[in-house]
Amino acid sequence: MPELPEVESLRRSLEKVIIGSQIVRVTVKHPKIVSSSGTTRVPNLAKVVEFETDLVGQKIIRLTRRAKNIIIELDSGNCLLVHLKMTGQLVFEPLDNSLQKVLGGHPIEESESSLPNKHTYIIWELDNGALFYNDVRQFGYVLFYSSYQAILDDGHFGTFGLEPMDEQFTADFLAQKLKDKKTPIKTLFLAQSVVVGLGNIYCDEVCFEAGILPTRMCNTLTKKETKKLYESIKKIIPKAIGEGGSSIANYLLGDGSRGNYARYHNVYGRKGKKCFECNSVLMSTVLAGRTTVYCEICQK
DNA sequence: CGGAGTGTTAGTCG
DNA sequence: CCGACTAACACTCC
Repeated sequence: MPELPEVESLRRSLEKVIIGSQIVRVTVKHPKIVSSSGTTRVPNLAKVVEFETDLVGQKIIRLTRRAKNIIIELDSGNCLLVHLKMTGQLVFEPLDNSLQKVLGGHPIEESESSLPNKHTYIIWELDNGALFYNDVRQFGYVLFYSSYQAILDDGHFGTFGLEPMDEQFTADFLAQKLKDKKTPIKTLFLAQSVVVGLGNIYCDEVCFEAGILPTRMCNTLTKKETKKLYESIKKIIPKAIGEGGSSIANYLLGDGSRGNYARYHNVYGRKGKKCFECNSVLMSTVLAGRTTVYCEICQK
């Protein structure tokens, strides 16, 4: 899935076109997408009915983000919680050309010309266009909640750490959280439990920027090293958002254009290639089940 | 054609 | 409670 910068980029693009839009009709083509967020999802038809009926007539008033989730807030207070996981995609197609088409998340070629298509699982017909939830691997979900508070009560954000741009996220906070953890630093970042938003790409990029091996055990990191990791997160995340998020060349920006951040990748996807800094061959290993690329010279 | 690999994370197991 | 592993699924690339 898109990581935090890609999700935030999509949120910003969608915000420009669907705030104030009224929902005219909703169609759920795959019950499990709206049934729950678990891995083993039992299609729940009651949820589908709720999803298709309760939304009609409501206006979208706000789009927010928490970690890699997008929350669509409606005028009744009801909320939709969208998680794109690995291959989810949101597309807004306007009724007329006074508005821009918005396409973000996983690239699905068919969605650029044909909507709905075989990967479309939810359609919201709006008074100014249509919004589509598409998902190739169907890991993602869109959940209906009666209120924002209901999302919190459900514990959905319960295990999340701080947003990287939250002012409470400080070098001291990070150091405090890491000092007793007996797990590789990348594994900890991927868990989202201390700071949210870093996925496989940005973990590797942050570690390279900081000069720290992703395999380093958290409890062996010095104060200075922790500070470097912190500064790398604070540098890379906003820069990636500024570049439209898009982490890999064919990730799509909110407006459907290709992202720019990939050009800044130092290690992700570069296993066996030469380090831009020292020219040595980049190594790779597996951490938390994920391919991990690093430079054994530049990172200690 | 077979097998490996893919941007996530919930659930399970030790 | 922690940490490690796997499953959910479709598709692409060797």
